[in-house]
Amino acid sequence: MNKHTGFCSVCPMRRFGICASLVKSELEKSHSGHLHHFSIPAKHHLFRQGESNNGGYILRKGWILLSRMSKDGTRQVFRSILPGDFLGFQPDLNGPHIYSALALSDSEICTVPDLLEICSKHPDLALQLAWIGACDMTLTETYLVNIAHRSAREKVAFMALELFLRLQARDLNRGYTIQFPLLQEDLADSLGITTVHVNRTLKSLKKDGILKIEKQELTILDYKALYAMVGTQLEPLAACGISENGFEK
Amino acid sequence: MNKHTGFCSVCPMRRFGICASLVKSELEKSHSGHLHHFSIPAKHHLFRQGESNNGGYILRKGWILLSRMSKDGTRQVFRSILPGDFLGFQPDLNGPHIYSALALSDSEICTVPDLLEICSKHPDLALQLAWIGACDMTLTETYLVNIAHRSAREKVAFMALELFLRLQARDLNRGYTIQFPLLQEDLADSLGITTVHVNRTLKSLKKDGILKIEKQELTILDYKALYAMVGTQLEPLAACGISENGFEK
DNA sequence: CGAGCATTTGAAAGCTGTCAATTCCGGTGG
DNA sequence: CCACCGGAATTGACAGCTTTCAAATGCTCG
Repeated sequence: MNKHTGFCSVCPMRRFGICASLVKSELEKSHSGHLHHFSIPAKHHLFRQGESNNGGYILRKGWILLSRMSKDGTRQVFRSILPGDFLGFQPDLNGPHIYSALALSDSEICTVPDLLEICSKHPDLALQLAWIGACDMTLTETYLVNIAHRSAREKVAFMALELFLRLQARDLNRGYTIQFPLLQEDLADSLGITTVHVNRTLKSLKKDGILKIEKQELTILDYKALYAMVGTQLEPLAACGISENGFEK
Repeated sequence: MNKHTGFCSVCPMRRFGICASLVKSELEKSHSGHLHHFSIPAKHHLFRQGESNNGGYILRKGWILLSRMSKDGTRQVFRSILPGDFLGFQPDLNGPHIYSALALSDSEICTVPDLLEICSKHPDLALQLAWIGACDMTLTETYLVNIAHRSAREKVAFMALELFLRLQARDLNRGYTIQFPLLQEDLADSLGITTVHVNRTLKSLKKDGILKIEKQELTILDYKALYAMVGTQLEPLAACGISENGFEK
């Protein structure tokens, strides 16, 4: 890990997520004007399931996958961490991590030390933490709903739209295209289908002109059709800042 | 809804979950010594998706299912609320409910008014709220992991063990038996499989002497075998007070 | 006893997984 | 610049789990 320092004031993510609250609070002043941050290269773990917990993190740049390993060696991805997202809060703050965090692309990460101490000094942050938790919860519930009872085609479509909208909310899209560092295997482990079937499904969605994934980029070819397929599932996330804006349905 | 009042001091759930914190705080005194509570009969909704939010609730007695409706009419259950559990916190506290809460059996519910106001007066509660959220999150993630990539047999086994352990942690079991008001249809909508297949799976699990569901009761016939099948998946929940205690593996 | 809901059962179709083998592609070394 | 290499993406054939569609049976309550 390459440690260095920088200032929140120039962070492109300062307007989003918990950063906005942190910056507004006294935290900056009490911590020399910025959070410490460091970077990790693609394919490296921020932490692994079982390692001791070191407090909270904010992703400044990059893409991180949260996953658990099953006893049988199966990996289950349950959330993507995108720039501006917070991670690291769990029931037992002093216990080991209950999941792994893997960087898919070169990432920059800010550290939020002493979560409990900060919350006691800044009560607003505890509520902010609860709010972030509620948003993450809503997202995870939405995944549950869409993975439990839908076809492979709908699962893939859902995940594509969800990630697109989350990135769009942070101005990290380029029209209908987003950077997409996930392998087909990552999609498979996220959606609970096999790599082979992900491949077939993507081929079908591309043939039908819905979306395509090429060279680490995902492009939505027919937003209207995609939204018609899985869009309403994402409406509960509107309160979390995830919703379409500026694009016709 | 049959409104009446009662005292937290005699509530069987006062030792569990958020109640413990509420009771410890000044809340009781500032609200005439108790939370208001009321009861709703089985098969009635505490609230429905879309209705306006009225703050938080604690289930004192009964069983509540949280679910969302898909556009195509499919119901997706994503969590069971058991006695002592808190519900009602969501990203947009003033917006409409983003899911429905249905009582499966006659239930008693305590109201927690003015969530934000209470948190501002009792900062500990905000953190408690965040902690509860983290526990619910871990549970939902565990569901995601177990529903995405496992066979119907494992899904049913997982849900049975999860509910058993949660009830056991509250002393609501009778040996290896728990009250179980879920219909096979509720199991189906929770696990993302069809009612027909739930039925076949239950038949198989009973034939193999693992577990059985009869007359609104679930009995674990071979705890060791059940735990071997899905037990390790539940380990992350230990920090939330959900783990085996007093039973041999 | 009848009605309505819930559970059970059977047969056939369909989606998804499994197992291999092949092709594609980016990075490396000669 | 080209051959080589290893990871990732594709493709095919077939088995298997789960769904679908009906129909029958069981159960509870008025």
